[in-house]
Amino acid sequence: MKEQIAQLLEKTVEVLKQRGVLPADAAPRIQVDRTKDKAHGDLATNLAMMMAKPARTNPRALAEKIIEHLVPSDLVSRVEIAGPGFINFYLNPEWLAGRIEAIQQDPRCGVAAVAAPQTVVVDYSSPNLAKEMHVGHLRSTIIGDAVARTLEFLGHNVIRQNHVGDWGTQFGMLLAHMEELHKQGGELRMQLADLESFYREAKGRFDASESFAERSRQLVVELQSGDAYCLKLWQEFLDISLNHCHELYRRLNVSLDRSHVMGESAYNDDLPKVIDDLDAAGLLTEDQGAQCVFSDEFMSQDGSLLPMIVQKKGGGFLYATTDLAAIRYRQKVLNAQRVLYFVDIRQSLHFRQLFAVARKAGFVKDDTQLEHMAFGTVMGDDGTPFKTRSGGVAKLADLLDEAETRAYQLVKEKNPDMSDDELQHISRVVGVASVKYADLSKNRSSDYLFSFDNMISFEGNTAPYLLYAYTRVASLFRKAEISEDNAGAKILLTDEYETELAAKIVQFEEVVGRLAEKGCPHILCGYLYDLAGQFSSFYKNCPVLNADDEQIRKSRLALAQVTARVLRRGLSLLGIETLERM
RNA sequence: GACCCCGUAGCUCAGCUGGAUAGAGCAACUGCCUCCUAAGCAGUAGGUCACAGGUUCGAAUCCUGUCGGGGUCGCCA
Repeated sequence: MKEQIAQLLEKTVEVLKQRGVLPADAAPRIQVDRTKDKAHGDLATNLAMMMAKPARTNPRALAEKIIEHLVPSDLVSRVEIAGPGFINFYLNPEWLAGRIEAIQQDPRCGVAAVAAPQTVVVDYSSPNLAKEMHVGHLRSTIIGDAVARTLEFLGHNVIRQNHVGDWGTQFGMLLAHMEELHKQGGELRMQLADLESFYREAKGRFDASESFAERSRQLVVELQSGDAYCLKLWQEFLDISLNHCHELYRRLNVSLDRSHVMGESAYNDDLPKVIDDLDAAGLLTEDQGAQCVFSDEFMSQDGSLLPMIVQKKGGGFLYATTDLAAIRYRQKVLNAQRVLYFVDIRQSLHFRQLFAVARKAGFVKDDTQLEHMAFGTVMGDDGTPFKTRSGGVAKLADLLDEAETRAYQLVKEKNPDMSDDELQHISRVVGVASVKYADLSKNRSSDYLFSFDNMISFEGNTAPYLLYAYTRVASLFRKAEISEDNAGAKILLTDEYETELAAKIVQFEEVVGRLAEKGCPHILCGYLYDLAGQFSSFYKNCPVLNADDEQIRKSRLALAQVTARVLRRGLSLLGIETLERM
């Protein structure tokens, strides 16, 4: 609706230009906002205030001219001038009712597919396979997944890339440890069931034994030179580690599968070529034996330049080299028009350099969008990065276990007679949803405080509140003994609760669009919370099944149905399942 | 030292491209279950938007400076 009103205003601006009210070269950035206060209508524009000066008049006088020449539309029922020169629009309830009727028939909940689909590469999750996934991987994994799902829903060609850490010196000690265990005839799969302790043991051996450390370094060299024995050990390790990851993805309802894995090692053969091409482009400078790219964009005030090191003095490559190879692959092979990196904010300098160098080297086209979708750190109560009670790194799997246990206790408290199977199912969904939603609902770029108490409190802007709102609709339909599909009806907006709910439903499209543009799922979370709140008010104040009038009963049932569908669709874009009862 | 980010109610967080009286939830206090799930609804109270200037008809939002917190900065990723 913002969009439609902006279009009306645009046409009006043209008319006013022809009439000489506005200067012919005026090209105002038309802004339409939702009002905070109902007294100011539903939508407002500041156009008259912006253009008063160029039009050599005062805002209110210009506002009158704008209204006078406003192209008629059935979208608005009333237009008013208010305050210093705002133009307030009141939505036409009949138009609103018509929109809801349309959305009712629309499996996409009123969200049109984009006119110009893009090929979007989404780089997310990207765990280090040497270790087990921990709390630090949570944000990239679920925020990236929500954005990928949303872009896909909008009709973009989404290519997921799980840029796993499957290469590097640490694999030397892991392979050496595997080798020792093999020789001892140990059951390797069992040992690797707990990757975290396997890594600790290997590290322990590395630090304690010089001969083990020597063997580790040797294995790295052999691995890099493509030794068959080393490669076999390495692949065995990766396979087990990847299985761990995908078990977690399944549990988290994350849409990544093995086909999305494109690890660091995949670019190995391309790394020397990257250096050659940087050299050919005249970007390479040798400094203290290392190959660097300098650029005046990364100069501090004292004139010193920040290098991006792409090759170590020993000839080895770095993550910068791999990232350059990856960015080129995404452009040349995947034909990306937009590349999104869901990576910790602490790497923002790295990405600024990476993007700048990639452009200079011609690895990406000028109009390819490169965006570092940075996120902040998950913090504990003490204001430092989140740790377990014992001070160790919190494994993702343990975190989910605890969330599910807490959810189980609460659900059981509320439903003492429920079967254990159902309790298990509900607490599993609620537990995972709570952890995910707590993260998704916070602004991506800032740090946030991890608190089980807050996320499973079942109050406020939490997953349980949204899931509960959804189950209330499901319950209505059970009581009404009709399936949700049969709710098609004429929509009658007879009071403010119905109107408010309808107005909120209609905003879904715009919200999904903003999420896709900014890569910020918290925008959708905030919307769904508002929607659920609006529904709860409606539910409390407007009898649905007990409505006096049959037409109103049908209309309200339909409103409830559309609300539920938007909730379910919205949650599914966030990668969160819904429940029929809880 | 340089660069980047942050500072909003006691706590956790929103606040869009500058817009009208800065919003939610928790905690505190009031009401509401003969009524479709009270995991709910309705309400009260709580603010010098770190501070000081500036731009603007209008600033939490943009600019400059100060203070406070965090992060990053040539061979880890």
